[in-house]
Amino acid sequence: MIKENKNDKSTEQKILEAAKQVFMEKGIDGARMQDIADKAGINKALLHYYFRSKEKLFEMIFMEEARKFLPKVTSIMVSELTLFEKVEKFVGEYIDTLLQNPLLPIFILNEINRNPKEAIKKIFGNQRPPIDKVDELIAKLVKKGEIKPIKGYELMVNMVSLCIFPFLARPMVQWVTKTTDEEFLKLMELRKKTVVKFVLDSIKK
Amino acid sequence: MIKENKNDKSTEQKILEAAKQVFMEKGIDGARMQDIADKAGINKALLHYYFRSKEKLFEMIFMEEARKFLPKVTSIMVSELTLFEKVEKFVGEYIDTLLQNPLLPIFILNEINRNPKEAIKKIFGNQRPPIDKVDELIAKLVKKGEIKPIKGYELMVNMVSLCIFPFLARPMVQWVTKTTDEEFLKLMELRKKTVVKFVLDSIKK
DNA sequence: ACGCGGTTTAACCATTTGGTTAAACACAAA
DNA sequence: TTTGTGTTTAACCAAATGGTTAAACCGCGT
Repeated sequence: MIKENKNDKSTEQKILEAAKQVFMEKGIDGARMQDIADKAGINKALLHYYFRSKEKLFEMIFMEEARKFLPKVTSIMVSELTLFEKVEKFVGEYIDTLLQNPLLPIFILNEINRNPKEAIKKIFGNQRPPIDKVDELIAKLVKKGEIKPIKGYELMVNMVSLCIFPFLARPMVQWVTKTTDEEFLKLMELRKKTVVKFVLDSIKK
Repeated sequence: MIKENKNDKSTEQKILEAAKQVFMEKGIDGARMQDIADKAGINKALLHYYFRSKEKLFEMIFMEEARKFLPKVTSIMVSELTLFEKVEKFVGEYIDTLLQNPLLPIFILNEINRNPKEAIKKIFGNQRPPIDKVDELIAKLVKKGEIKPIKGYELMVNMVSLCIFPFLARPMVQWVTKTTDEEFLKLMELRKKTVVKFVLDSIKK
């Protein structure tokens, strides 16, 4: 039988959590297996007993995090909501995700930079986001005179940019705005509304 | 006397260029001194003859690049232009800078993440961008009924986000939009206009 | 009591890597 | 010619690091 655990968390779980932290903070090249073992409260031998190599361990973590990075774009964009509602839902859910995973963006973008082909495959599978659908949706609303024309991909890129960037540049943003960690998070909380407003004000006619 | 050069570029220059490339692509942890020496067309001994350590070399490169990262925000924002002109100039010049230094954002953000205090000092000196001035400027225009209210820092963050993010996520953007390198650069060229429009449409009344 | 899988200890290994050193060389200026 | 600086060659070093191994330990279920 599998020895479930004498402690609260299983060892595997402790390792994964430690690895996630270390990889997110230092990147794969800066991370040390010893640090991960320490943070997990075990030793290097056991660490390798669970995950044969650094690469494999990183792989696991990346797979786990990759899914979070791509929000339910597709499901939201293909839903029956109006465009305005979609923007609101998209931004809200995305910033919520980032509030719970502040280091996710730099982690993912670094891996995309290091290993674009593989990383992108892991994030998207082989399904490109449905920008055509977005284009169609926009076209309709333009015809109805409700919004100004804008390319679908551009609307998407802009939304994502506005959501993610502050987290990427967090230390800079905090320095410029003289905010504490707590205040920064509050700002991002507010930002859920202001970004939606910013985007909608921009495209509304 | 200093032996100026038998070749076209001085050895120091060749090293700096090689180091820049390697550090930008691999990050400080992923970079190998040997790679830098190879790319510069010299050997490791000479590399260390010029720059005592990896840290020192990285320092040099970072200093050089840090200045580019912060566009002439201050000078533009304090200038006599109208807000609209400022936005246009800011975005235009920033994207131009990025077109010539596509890896600059990920390079700088990684260092900010690794070493926030020092990195920020090197980028900003001790001068925070004049967001107060921006707030004042906005307040005036709001009173005149020309624009909707928005916090100065938020306008700035939004502009910077929209400019930088596509370069950070370049492989993703290219995959989603099915564009070649050349086409991507053209998109960014166009983006100079569309971002300005996006921002101005958002704040104009 | 036994056996087995998780776990520790601790030594060990091979490789990579940043960095050093010393000798020889090339070449231009003095 | 001499001298000094830039440059190469090539060996070398020490530390860090990913990874392995073997022995012993511990606790649980049978």
